[in-house]
Amino acid sequence: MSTHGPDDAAAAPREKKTRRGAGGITLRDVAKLAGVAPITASRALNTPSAVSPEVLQRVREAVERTGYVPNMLAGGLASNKSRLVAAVVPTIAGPVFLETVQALTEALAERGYQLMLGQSGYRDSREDALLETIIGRRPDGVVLTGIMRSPEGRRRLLASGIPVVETWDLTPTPIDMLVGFSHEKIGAEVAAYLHRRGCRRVATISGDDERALRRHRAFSDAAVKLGMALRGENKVPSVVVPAPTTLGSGRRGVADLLAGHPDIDAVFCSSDLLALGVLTEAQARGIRIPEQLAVVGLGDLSFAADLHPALTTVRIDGTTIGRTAAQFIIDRAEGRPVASPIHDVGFTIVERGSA
Amino acid sequence: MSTHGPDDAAAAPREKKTRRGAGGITLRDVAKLAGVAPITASRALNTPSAVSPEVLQRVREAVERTGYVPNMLAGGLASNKSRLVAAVVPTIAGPVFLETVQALTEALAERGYQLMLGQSGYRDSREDALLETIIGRRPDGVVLTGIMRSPEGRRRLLASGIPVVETWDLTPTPIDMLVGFSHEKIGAEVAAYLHRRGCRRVATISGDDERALRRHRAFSDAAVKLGMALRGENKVPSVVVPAPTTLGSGRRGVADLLAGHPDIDAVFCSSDLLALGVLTEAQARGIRIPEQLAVVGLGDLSFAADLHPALTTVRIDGTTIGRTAAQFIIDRAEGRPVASPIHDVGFTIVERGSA
DNA sequence: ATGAAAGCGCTAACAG
DNA sequence: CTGTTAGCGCTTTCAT
Repeated sequence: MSTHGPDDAAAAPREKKTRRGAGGITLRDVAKLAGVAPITASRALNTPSAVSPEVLQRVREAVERTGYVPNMLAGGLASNKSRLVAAVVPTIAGPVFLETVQALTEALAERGYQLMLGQSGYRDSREDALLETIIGRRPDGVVLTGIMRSPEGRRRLLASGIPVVETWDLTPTPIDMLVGFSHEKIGAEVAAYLHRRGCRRVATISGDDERALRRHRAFSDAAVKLGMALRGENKVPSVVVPAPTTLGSGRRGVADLLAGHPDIDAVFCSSDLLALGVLTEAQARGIRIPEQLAVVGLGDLSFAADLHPALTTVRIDGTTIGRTAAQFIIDRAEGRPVASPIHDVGFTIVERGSA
Repeated sequence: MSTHGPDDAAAAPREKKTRRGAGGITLRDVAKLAGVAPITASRALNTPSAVSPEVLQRVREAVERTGYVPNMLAGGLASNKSRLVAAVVPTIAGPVFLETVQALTEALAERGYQLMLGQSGYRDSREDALLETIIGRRPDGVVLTGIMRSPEGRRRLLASGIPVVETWDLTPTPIDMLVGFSHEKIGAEVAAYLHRRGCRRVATISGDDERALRRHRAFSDAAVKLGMALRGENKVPSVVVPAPTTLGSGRRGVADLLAGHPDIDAVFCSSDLLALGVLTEAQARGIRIPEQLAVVGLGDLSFAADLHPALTTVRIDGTTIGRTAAQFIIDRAEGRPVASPIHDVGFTIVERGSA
């Protein structure tokens, strides 16, 4: 406004340029109603102990009367804390990560944090795009299922400064924090377990995701060392099926296995669903479990214990993973240092009827 | 600043009070680097067609060089569009809603929206608290699995003005939009189906959630009308198990049922997992399916078709529900009217070996 | 096609 | 314990 127009010198100061005014109740309205400054109303809601009981009372009444709901977008922008945590899973369709996601959601909700869910697919391509939209929300933390392999992704995440928890795997060089277990150790221990149970011709059915393949490899190597492979072979028979794994691929997998190697006496499946498929196919063919064929699954899903025969499987404590990840993120978000940011939750071989 | 201090009249204007400065790259930095005003950089990113190709180029380079990631909290606050959609499920642990959540996540991601996940539990109590935190995020839409029963919840949602899609159910009076199917119709049609197959002594195993119980009731009523209940009885035998349902509760459920009513010839289960439990128990007891006992599940989960015998079940197209809900929300968010905001996706009885 | 100003709703910083 | 002021980083409005 470089020149004054001809209008009266005492003209009312040009009225406030009001914008889209979402129309909603704001903290200002509440404060006005309670007869205090907005910041005081803010304190009454966020740090009740910092205001007088009388003011607290008045503000609460005003909130009640107006039905005010704080705008956390605005709050997050101002305070640089979004109270949002992003989780990235390959797919939510496979039941494997559910327990982790559920525990994560609950543990976060208890502390006033919300979960944003992203699916990366089992191929890496979408992960980078997903990362961009996640970082754009300025979450207080990111939980990854599996470790981030793409160097580009690691860089972005690191650069963003957002606390990151990688899960469901172990690496000496996590981006930031880690809650997981060793897939290699699982493979080796299952092989040893089957060996102790007297199995000598073992095989695997494995999803084609990277972690399952690593379990398979470790299993195969250990089995060879224990003399459970065909003489002269340096690996055990195996079928790879596309992730996410299903009962159907388990049935077909064991059928393929049996066609090529009728003499196998044990199968290590990369998921309980696959194992259920093996049990199903065995039942259909009249193969006795575990006498003719021992079966080991992975996941200890809710149905494993109640199957007939009950499924021997590798239990991963997804709940602990989820809760620990939540704790790590919240500690960081609230400025508490995380003592030991690498946590191995281990695993358990749950011995049941099928092996 | 009511009085001027004694400082020099020509004093430098007291330097900007810099705040927590998250330190990140902002649109300003990008704009400066590109030699344009922030708003121009904003336009280059959001409406590329509104700036000259030359400017577009320079801005893109600046983004590239700086690794700038837009702050969507700030954008959302300014534009009143968060590009966030909230989904509320009873629990993510039951595999029933997974397909819907997955489709929803994907359909939203394709259009640049993110999903926030909330678990309400099967009891209503947590739903209200959840609603508050959801509304606080000012999402562009809310997807509810099941219809909102609490009047308080309906009021809040309505008052918030946020587009709402209720799913997995049908009601003539939705809060806003609806994508679902009739649980009553399912109950009635399954009863008719079993009657056609010659069953005359039917029973149910049902989760204790509200929708499952409605299916049970409709099934029972229809069965009575068709003469499939004991003479003089106005309902069919039934066992209610806690939600979420499991294979184990299916096994125990059918055991209970058989103990009280050894003559039943068909069981309608409120989930495929329950049905799998019935199949398992039957196998353990040597009961022939479907000759001695017909079994019908619900959900058509991935394993249903590959079971032995294959499971006859009610298929709900969760993917269509999810995609349609996403479409509804996005249409609303982008100002397009939703032609018919109530969509019945129906269901299919998938006839397989178990009934 | 580009820019200046204003402000979305909230909270950090600094007084009183 | 309460208030004033100045932004958080972006986009709308209005002008050019």
